[in-house]
Amino acid sequence: MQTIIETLNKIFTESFKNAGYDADLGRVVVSARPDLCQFQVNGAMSAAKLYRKAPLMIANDVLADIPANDILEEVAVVAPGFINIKIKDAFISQYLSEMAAAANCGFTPNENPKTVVIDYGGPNVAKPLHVGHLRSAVIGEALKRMNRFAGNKVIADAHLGDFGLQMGLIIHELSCRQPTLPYFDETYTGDYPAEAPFSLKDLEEIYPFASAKSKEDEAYLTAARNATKDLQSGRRGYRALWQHIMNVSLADLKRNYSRLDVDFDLWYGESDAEPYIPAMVRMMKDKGFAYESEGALVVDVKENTDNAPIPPCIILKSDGSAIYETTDLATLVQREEDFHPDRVMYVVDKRQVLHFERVFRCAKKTGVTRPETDLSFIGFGTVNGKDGKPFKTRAGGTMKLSELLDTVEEKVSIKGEEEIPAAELAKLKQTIGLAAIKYGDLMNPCDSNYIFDIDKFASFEGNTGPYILYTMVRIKSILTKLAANKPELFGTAGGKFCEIAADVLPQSGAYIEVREHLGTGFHPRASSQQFSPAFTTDSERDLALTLTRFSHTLNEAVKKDAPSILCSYIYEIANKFNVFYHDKKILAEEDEIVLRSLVALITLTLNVLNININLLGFSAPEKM
RNA sequence: GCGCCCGUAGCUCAGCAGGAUAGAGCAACAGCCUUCUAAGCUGUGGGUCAGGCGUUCGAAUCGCCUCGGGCGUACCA
Repeated sequence: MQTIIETLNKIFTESFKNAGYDADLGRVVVSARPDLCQFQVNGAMSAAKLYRKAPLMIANDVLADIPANDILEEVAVVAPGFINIKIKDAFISQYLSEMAAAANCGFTPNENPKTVVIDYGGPNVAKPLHVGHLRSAVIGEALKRMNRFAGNKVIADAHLGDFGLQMGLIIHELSCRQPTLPYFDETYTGDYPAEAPFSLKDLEEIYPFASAKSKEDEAYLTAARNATKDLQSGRRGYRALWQHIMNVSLADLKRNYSRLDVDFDLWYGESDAEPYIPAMVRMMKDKGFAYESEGALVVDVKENTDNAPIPPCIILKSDGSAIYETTDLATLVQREEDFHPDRVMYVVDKRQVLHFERVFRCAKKTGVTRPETDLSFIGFGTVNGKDGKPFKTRAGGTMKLSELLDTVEEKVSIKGEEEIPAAELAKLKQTIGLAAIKYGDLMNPCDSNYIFDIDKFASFEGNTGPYILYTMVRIKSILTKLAANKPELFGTAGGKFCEIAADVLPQSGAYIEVREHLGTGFHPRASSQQFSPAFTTDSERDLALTLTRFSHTLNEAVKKDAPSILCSYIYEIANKFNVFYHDKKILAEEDEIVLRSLVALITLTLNVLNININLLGFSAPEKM
């Protein structure tokens, strides 16, 4: 379905062109002054400069060239050169009817689907997920769903950190604690035990310990580096130990991600890129890109336009082992081979920008990645505590993601909690808590830092995930009551409106009926007919108009990789619905035709909200 | 040192391919529940958009400078 903005754009760019001005100047935007108009065009003022003509004259020229249509209610030229647009209620309601009848509320998927790999999550094996992993998971998941909805072929890859120094640290620390284990005996040739010599709890304690120790004990660090190298070069006992670490850790990671309703198509890690490293390194050497510098094998990635020195990309460390540049590059080799992607998106902490800049340049320069492949760095900001510093527990440690989820769920209180069965209540709290966390994260533009304030999340007032859910529950509640009292309103679907299938919307034509009912034989296609009111209140029109922006807004959000755009949008919808809700008692409506139109409107509202929260990665309960 | 980012209401943040009266939420104050869930709605107060200079008919938005804060800067990820 063509969006209203697209329709208006067509009209105004044509008019600008016909009046002798650049068509682009006719671009229509949503009004910044809803008190004056619904849409506006600002191009006449920019045109003034280009054509050395008064903006008002230009605007009037354009107006004269607008063909007759049944869309525009009022077009006004206002000083210094704004073109203010109001569209006909009939057009809005016609559009809503089509939206309701169409699949996906009228959103048209990409005609030329792209293959997109999204690299997000990035958990390190053997380290519990903490708040820092929250953003990558939550943002990446939303981008995955948005891209998929937009019609792209999306491959989500967790890209586990499973092959770097952290593994060497753990292995070395284990060798200090339990030196007699067969894994450390190089002469051992038998089978290794099937049971891991440690528990998840042990692992979670070992890594921070080893990491801290390596920072003050140089010999220890060297030993860990050697262990990393030995692991990478395939030392048998280390590989066996590594496999244990993976098994124990991965199960826990999967549990955590599933709790966040985040899932990946691939659970690949750095280690999966390992087979691609030797050939890649050879290629880089053969083509003359890689050379030795300070003992390491590097590729220069400087460019003339750089206004700061940029260090070379390290392909192999001086001890010959792989570093994260190596595995990221080799992973690109792998992805090219497996998927031939049009785009690879990295949802990573923005502090890693330089690393990825080097990797991207190196990949392009050496031909690991095709020139036309879009390598995107989607850097996100830090999650800070109330003090503005990176989020910590009260004790000063990092807070585990699972603890954080527990805390938020605990703080959710539900009305009439006592009456709800325990299992149901737990699920409800999980649903609401997850919405609070995800919305609280996604409402911020990805690249900005934000303050994670648990108390604020607990209050659930104002612009929050629970507010959106609450609005949806309100709608469901009205529909439930109507379904019980007046099942005939729901046609063949009976009371099952919540299933949100296209055939559940028999009201798609309801607005037209309303106009015919209230007006004087108005026909939506006949521009000559007198305008008649289709909306019972201004707040209803306002809500309706906001709903028509769905496709346009979603396109923007996908184009800009910005889930926050969807958050602002659904907040606006929810807010406008709530205003309307207070304005108009829907259940009290006696005129059945008007009632049908209201049912159509709120059902559409619910559907649009539902699609959006699903894209954002959370869901709404039936009651709360 | 060099580079990148940030500085907007008491607090947390939007807005930044220049556009009309700079918006939300929280906090404060005043209202709205015998009627669809008050996790809601309405209203009030609160701002030299860090400061300066410049470009422009028009600057929170673009450029330059100053101040203040954060981050990054070859063998961690």
